[in-house]
Amino acid sequence: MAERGPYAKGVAKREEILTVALEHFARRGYDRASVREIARESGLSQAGLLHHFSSKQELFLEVIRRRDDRDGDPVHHRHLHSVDHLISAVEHNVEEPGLVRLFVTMSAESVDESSVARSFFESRYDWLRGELRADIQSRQDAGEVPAELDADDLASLMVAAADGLQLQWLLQPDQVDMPSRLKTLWRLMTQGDDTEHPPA
Amino acid sequence: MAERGPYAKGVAKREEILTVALEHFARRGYDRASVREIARESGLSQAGLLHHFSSKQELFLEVIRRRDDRDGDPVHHRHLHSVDHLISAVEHNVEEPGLVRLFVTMSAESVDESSVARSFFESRYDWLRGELRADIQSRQDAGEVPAELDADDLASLMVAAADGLQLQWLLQPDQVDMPSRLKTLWRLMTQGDDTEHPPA
DNA sequence: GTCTATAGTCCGATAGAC
DNA sequence: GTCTATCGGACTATAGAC
Repeated sequence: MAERGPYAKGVAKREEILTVALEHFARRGYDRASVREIARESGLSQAGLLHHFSSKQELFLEVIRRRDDRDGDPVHHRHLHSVDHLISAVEHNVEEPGLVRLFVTMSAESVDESSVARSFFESRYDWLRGELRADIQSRQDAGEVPAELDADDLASLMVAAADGLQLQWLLQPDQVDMPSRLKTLWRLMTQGDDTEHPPA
Repeated sequence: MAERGPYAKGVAKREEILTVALEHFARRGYDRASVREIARESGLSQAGLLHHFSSKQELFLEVIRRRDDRDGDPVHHRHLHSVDHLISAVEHNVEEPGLVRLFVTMSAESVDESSVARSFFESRYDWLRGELRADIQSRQDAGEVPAELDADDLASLMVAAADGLQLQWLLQPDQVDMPSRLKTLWRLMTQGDDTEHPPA
């Protein structure tokens, strides 16, 4: 169904361009990445590429929206709690250094108010912290997480640690086991109380 | 002593350029920052600036070396433990958004192997994690931090959280209290055991 | 020590042929 | 749908006058 009709070729080319573009934006950031280069590597001229995406900015936003975990495979994620979701996303990221680079690079560029990525990342962090806070609060109600801790603080810290670990991992992959360290943090937050333990 | 002789003017101009350049690199990242703009704002032509720093890269490295916390004011930091040092640095950073932006922007750009900042940040993270790990280990010996936790993990997590909080804070300053959240993390690591508390 | 002028390069976008 | 050609603009760095 998806591949019939006069647009099949155009759709396939679009996909190819997006794949190549992801790599380039990840490796170089928005500004250093060049439409000419992306086009060349996709087997097109620059003008040929801009037939599919009318501007560099549009191409970039398409790349980043597509890979946003908010619309990741629902089969894998829908029924997971958010903290579990975050941890499994980080586990998955170990296999996708290009994607990690894209998010590290572009989130940093988004601190410039005029960055193309600014509003994307602002709303992404709102959403992420919100999801995690709600999950953590329900775990506090369930007694899994100490009630005296602030759920906003914990949510923000989980996101911050995940981001910071990505950076350390990209710089020195052999020295930084992201998922294991993030799990250590989560264990601190649950105070290891997910299993019985006697008072000291 | 420092301001005498034929070089006084040159030295003062250098300082002015470095201050302006810090702002620009912080606001725009390495590539988007323009030597022309930095020169203009320093009251110089582009060529005039390049009399003081022979290339953009040399200017940048000078900026970033100068503001590296490794050679921060020794009077303030020398006798602090490293974890305390990190927390007080983050407290200080709230007053210096430009500096925070510089480090967030440039650390992200450094994941590109060809980045001019690459080796700077690789060695910086080695150093930072090493300092923290040593401090945490000695606190484990002193019973402040549970011995069964991995000091490498904790050190890496403290750095990661500090970095990630900086990013969240830059995007939404009003929603993210960096020092308070980092202290919350440290409290988790000491399991709140630095003061007496009754069993539940 | 600072200037003007310019060389040389790369970029994004558009016009228009096929 | 893809191309070639080109425009207009940014940038770094250098040459050379003052």
